[in-house]
Amino acid sequence: MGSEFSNGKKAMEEELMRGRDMANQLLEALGHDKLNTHLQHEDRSKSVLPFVEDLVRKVLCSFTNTLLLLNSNQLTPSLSSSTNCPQIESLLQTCKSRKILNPNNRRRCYKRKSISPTWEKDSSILIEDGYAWRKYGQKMTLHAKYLRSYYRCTYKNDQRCSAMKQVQRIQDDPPLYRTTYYGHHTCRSPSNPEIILEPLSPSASSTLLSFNNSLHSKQENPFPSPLLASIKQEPQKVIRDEHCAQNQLSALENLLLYDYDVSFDYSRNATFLSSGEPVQFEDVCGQFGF
DNA sequence: GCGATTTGACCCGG
DNA sequence: CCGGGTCAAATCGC
Repeated sequence: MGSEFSNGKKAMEEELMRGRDMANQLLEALGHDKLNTHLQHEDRSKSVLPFVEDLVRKVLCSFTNTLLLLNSNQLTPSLSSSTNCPQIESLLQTCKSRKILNPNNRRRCYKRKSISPTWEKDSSILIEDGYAWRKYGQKMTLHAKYLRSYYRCTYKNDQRCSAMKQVQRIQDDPPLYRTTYYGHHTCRSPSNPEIILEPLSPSASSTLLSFNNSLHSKQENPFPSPLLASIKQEPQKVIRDEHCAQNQLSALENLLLYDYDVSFDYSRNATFLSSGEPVQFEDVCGQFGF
């Protein structure tokens, strides 16, 4: 559990570091380019370079702010005790009050999914779909007689697979289960490497569902799986996708969605929208030696 | 011991 | 404010 989180955090951190390094390289390249442009064109007022340079600095700042938040558990002691930056302290305080930073607090903020169901299926039999699911909760809903179970892909953290499903028993006799899928598998199971979802060509999609935002209800399972993997409990179905990457978020996007939105103005202030506290670019970047 | 499940608490969108 | 969705400590089972 904890290691899953730290694995995911590590991956996000690496992704952010990579992005930051690339932004740094871009900034450096811009520096050379600016010099050349300055020598070649006297009229710099028409140049877009200042704007681009500013943009790159903002991208850098965004990466830095996010890294700062990501690493706040380690940074908190030193920052809170010795930082000269009231904005950072305020930011960290906001994080603490929202139970984001303190590892002793039980809760972290999370982004609630807002995507539409990918598809839905009613079934009275147990069908394996070959994917590994991890149950992460169950709930009694208001107008249902039975529990609703919540599953996510076992490889959610390892491979950033965003597939999820809900299974709701809707009838007792004969037993009937409704399975609703959200998102799409991008994982490659170690035991079943062949079942990775491939984007399908239009010609191959005649028997497939079209995955737009509309709900496809009560579809017969068009993809009987050759695999009967060791998946427990609820009935399983198979999904395929014409737009596998459609609902996937990069690590950075996931991170940005996670809790903080960052906006900038042209006076090089970064504002964490959820806290409303302005943060000076230099103050934050200074923490990372920029 | 480790991974999966259970379960009550917490969070957030409507 | 309510109810559905998610988290994470406790527990289970191999």
